[in-house]
Amino acid sequence: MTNKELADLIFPNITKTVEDYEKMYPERNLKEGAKVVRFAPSPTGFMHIGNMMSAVINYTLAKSSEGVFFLRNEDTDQARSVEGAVEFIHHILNYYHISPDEYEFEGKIIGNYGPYIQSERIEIYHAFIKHLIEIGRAYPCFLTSEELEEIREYQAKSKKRIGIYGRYAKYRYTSNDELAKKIKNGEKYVIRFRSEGDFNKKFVFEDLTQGKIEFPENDIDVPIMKSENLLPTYHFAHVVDDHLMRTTHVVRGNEWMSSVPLHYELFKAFGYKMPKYIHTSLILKKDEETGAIRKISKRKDPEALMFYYEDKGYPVLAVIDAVLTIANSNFEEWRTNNPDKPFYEFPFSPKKMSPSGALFDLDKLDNISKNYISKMAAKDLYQEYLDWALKHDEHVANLLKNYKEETIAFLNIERETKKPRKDYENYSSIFPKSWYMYDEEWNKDLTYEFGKVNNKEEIIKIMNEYLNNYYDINDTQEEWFNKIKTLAEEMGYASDMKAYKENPDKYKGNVADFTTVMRVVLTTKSMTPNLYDIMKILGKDRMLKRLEILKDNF
RNA sequence: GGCCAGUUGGUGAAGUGGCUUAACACACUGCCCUUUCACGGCAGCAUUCACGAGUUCGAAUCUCGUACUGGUCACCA
Repeated sequence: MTNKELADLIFPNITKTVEDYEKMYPERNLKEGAKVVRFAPSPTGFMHIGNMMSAVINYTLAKSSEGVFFLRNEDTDQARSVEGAVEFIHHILNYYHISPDEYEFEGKIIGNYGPYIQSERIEIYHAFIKHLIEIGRAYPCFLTSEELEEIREYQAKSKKRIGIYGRYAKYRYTSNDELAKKIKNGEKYVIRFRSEGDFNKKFVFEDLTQGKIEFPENDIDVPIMKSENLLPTYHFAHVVDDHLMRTTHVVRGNEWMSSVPLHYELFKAFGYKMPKYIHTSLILKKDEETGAIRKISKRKDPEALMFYYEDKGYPVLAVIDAVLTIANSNFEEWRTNNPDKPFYEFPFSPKKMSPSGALFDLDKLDNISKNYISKMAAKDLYQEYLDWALKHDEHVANLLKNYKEETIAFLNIERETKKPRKDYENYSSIFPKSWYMYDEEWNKDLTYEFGKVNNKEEIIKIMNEYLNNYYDINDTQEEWFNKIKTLAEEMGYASDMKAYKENPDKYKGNVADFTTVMRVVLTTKSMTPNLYDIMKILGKDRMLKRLEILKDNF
């Protein structure tokens, strides 16, 4: 029996050839240097920070070269597929405004190189496998999982290399007639690639991130089609899809590095040019309990999954900047020099990626985010904050709607200056630092953070005196502060810090202690933005009301 | 165990043979400014680049060895 006959026996209904597909998906007509990249997650889990990094890098590469960024759904492992994972990927890409140019979703195919879902490409893979069988580079293998296990055990025990190669690849030496007989008997099989590599020979491969690497050639007859669902394995799908979709640059995790010899041989078997590879390093994490450095874990580290950043309310662009900072450390410098440019204009350089894994640093994200939020106009911040609250905190959303102008005024305190305040790292951290601006929030158990002056009579006396005889909402900040100093002095507090420091025993306290009293009565907190502005937003009546609340709660 | 890679402060890192008594950013600490906080200013934070040997007038930078860390060795991607 010829190879051709064997191929027809296995794939009787496949009529299209490799050449047919070659014509259906011609070279893309793009300008010189344009990069065709893809984000190709498998929906076996929810999108995590590592995926995000890959997506952002891909997007940047495509945009900056006027290329194409497409999304491919690698769903060949249907047993492990997770409900909602695909939807979440689309959601995240939209949410972060890094949408692909070509994709397939909810029955719609956008782009000429689809289908973009691997399970829908099964006929294409079969045509390519059929071709390999015809030219003698693939064969059905009937090794059972027990036999496989036996081989592995034997190899491990006798310290041989593990895998199906050489004489362990039993069915590569079986005649086509016998193979055909087994197939007709209905025996289960996988299709294996017939490797021609020599483990003792080396080849040099250039990775754009890791540089030149020398590998032994692949000599393992790896499965390219699974027995159960007849779908290809990752390795085979990668070669077929990225060739047909005309991918120029493959961005993928470092865990694929050691498969390069295999992919190299697979591409060669078809006579195709290999795409360029950017193997990105893993995102690591220091385990808080053990102190050990390990791969970031979806289980232990909430920040591993992309839900986290949305729930916490980190600004979209802050997250992207943080991701790019990990990817390319010179991004930060570029960002300081180009504060207003879109992130994808950054000249991303695979070479500058660290070859070893980077620890994901939430402190750094917080810092980037604080800077970012501090530069937003108050009304824009209000809008983003509201949008976040609408989805994540109904109570806060209602307050924001009812106190729109006040909230904007509060958020604007010390904002429109050259060096604005950096209070908030995300939207969820605003409310715990601003709840006291909303009267409704004063109906709960209160903890007043009084400091040095914490005597009830004294506090009430200060407040009464100040609110009734001194406060005027129309005062400038300077007038406001002068009045406070006058009253402080009158009541036995030093208005001049130097005088106080020289002779502290002469006074009940200083003007800082004095304003702290007012601050705490009005906000319960000892640390707030500028008191003058807060008072102006509250107005005299509400301040008096808070004094009454204090009396009941002290 | 085989193969591949990595190892510069608490973190991300710059650095590709002399300009490095190791940049920058984050975090942290102290002081100053100051109505608190924040901002800002100043100062501190690796006498040294995992370790050992070698090449060299000279090494974080090149070579070799050792140790450690990570990846991979599935009909998972």
